[in-house]
Amino acid sequence: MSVRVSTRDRVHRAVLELVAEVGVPGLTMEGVAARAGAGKQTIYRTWDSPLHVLLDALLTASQDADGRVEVPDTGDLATDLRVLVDGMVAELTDPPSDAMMRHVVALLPDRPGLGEELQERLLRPQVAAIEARFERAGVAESGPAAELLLGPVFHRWLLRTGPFSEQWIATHVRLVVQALST
Amino acid sequence: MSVRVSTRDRVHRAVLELVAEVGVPGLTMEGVAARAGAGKQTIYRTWDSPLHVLLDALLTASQDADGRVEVPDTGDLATDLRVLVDGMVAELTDPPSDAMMRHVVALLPDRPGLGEELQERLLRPQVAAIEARFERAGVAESGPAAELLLGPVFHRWLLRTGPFSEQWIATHVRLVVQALST
Amino acid sequence: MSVRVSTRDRVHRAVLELVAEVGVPGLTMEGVAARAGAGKQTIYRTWDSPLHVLLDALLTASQDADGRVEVPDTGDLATDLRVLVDGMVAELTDPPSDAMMRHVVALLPDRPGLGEELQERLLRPQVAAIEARFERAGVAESGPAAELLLGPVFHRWLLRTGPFSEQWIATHVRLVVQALST
Amino acid sequence: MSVRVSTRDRVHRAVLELVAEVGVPGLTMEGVAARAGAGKQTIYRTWDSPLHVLLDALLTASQDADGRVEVPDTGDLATDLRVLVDGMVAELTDPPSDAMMRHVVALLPDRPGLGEELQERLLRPQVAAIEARFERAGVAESGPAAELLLGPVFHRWLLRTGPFSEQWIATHVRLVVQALST
DNA sequence: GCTTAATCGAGACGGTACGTCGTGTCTTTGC
DNA sequence: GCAAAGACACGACGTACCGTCTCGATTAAGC
Repeated sequence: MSVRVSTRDRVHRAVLELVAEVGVPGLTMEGVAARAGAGKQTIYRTWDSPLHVLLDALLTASQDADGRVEVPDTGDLATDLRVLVDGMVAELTDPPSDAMMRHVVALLPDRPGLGEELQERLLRPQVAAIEARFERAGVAESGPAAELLLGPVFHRWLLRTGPFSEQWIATHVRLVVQALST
Repeated sequence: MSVRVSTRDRVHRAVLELVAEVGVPGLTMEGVAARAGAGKQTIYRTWDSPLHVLLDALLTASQDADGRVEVPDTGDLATDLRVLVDGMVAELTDPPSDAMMRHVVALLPDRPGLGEELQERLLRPQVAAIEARFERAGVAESGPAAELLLGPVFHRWLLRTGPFSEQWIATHVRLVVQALST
Repeated sequence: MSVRVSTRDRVHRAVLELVAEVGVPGLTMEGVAARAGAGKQTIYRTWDSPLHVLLDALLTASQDADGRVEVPDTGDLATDLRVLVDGMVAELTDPPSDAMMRHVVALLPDRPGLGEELQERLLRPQVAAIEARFERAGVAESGPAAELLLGPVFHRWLLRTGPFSEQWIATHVRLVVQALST
Repeated sequence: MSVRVSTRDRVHRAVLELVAEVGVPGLTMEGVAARAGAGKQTIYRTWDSPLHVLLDALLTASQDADGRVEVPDTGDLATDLRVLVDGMVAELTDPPSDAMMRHVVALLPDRPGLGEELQERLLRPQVAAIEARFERAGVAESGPAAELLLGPVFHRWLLRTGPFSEQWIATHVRLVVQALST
């Protein structure tokens, strides 16, 4: 990570432009280097693949952007969970993030370290906030609870079985709350 | 689909051997052709990409293998759902299917038709069986119910957040049944 | 040597143009391919290095051009030898041949086969003609005689110690004839 | 030439080691710098190319080694010439010198200054000694005479048409002496 | 003797070329 | 008469050097 700051920035800008133009499968180290006005070695010195470049760019952008995910607490669990689910849906459906995450999980079986980074830095904050809210509500096992809440969201995102409508989210959250309230 | 039967078979065999040796990203049209003892043109005539070849091979294999997914009915909903979830887990964790499905969903945003085929022919049978069992149990919305059951399974598979232990499945199924029983 | 004829020709044309523009050290496989409108693989399939391409181009050109080197016989040995030396000088001082031969001999220690081809196909005809003329003149050892005649020519060419003036050639030939006439 | 003495020495040592390992075409500025434990800039400050480094190293070595080439005078011209030819052959066939000289002459058309240095400092002493011996023998034109003697030697060296056997040298010297004795 | 400036090593950097592999199309060849 | 074999233009791969540059650390000189 010892590349000069300006170079890193140019590369990040380049990969974000390119992914919008050609998609993730169209990204190449050569293309990124050319667009960034950098030598190929400079790219290879820091990143392993176009996907790493994109991941880094998105992580950097998201770290710059969001302060921290706040845990809302209006008193009504369902309302708060809807807010948190909305946040996750926004992340999952942002086109470059969407495509990037799909390709990252495609490579999960092959590249051990890759998944950790993705999860830790992009998904964890949202999950942690959800778990925190469950705990505050007195739910015993916040882990499985969060899984029950997020699972169908990921399922719908991954397989595109239907849209993330207001209504669907509301129904789904209601079901989950129901499952835990007994 | 007009290639000679023996050629189709040789290609299927070839791609299954290759994916075990080099993984999905290592598959190439050239490699498949060579291994199958076929000309490249023969492969290109029928399939669009190595992923299509693999998908075709796996679909063919699975259609040959399983007659149809049966809907179990022991009287106990939880028990029957566990059986159905076990079936889906088996499909998701079979190494070549696992890798192939990850790569297929990675390309979902780019190639519209691809996802339908995957879903319709590999995933649907299991889902249909689950929905059928829910309906038999008098659950009103079997669709959302199936989503609630399968979502966390896919989540755990996709992100590898934990193993599919007996215990986890049992707990998860219990939670879902609970959510729907009120 | 199985490349299509038109491709061979385009490559030959390309390398001859390029060597005139950038010199032998400036030749690259990539450059030749680009100029010829060919893929790199096509070049690599047939030739090992830019020098081989150039050598091939020059050999082809020379074979097309000269029928055969004739052995002149005016009766006067000195006169005939001057004609033959003139021929060799012309070959040695043609700019692309000049540069190419220098680079080929530079690589002689490293690449065994290279020298044979050069000698056999570019230099041999002239040498053979010289030896033939010596034999016709009754000189016993035509080999050493040819060496005595050509050695100083190569020396002057290689080290550029002086020009190939009419006068120098005449003097040199006279000395050689003298050496053999006893 | 203002690099520190120890640095010069380390560079010379480095290039001589390297040329033995990888040959002249394998020499690189980067490699020389690394082997010498010097920065690239230090090398570039003093030399223009790996060939210049090698040339400098060989010249330095030869200047340290030989006092001066002596002109032998046993009374027998042929004997003395054989001694001088032996010296030149030794220089031409020393592997690093051999390779270096071939590559230097390859670049003669492109780099004007290069050849002078080579000739002046590596070849001249031998040539001068030969000319001196001819003059002492009363040969009128010592220049052409030396060319007649050395030409075939260079020819044989350059094109590797045969070995420098005792016998060949003896025969050749005899022929030359014959040519001049009339 | 202490600083101030030059010099060195190390190596990042934008490039070009390397030699290889795979793409998708097109041509030849042998069964 | 079709399918294998593979030539072909193309583009990306990942590596090696190029020649220039920017860094600190180390000297060596000037004060």
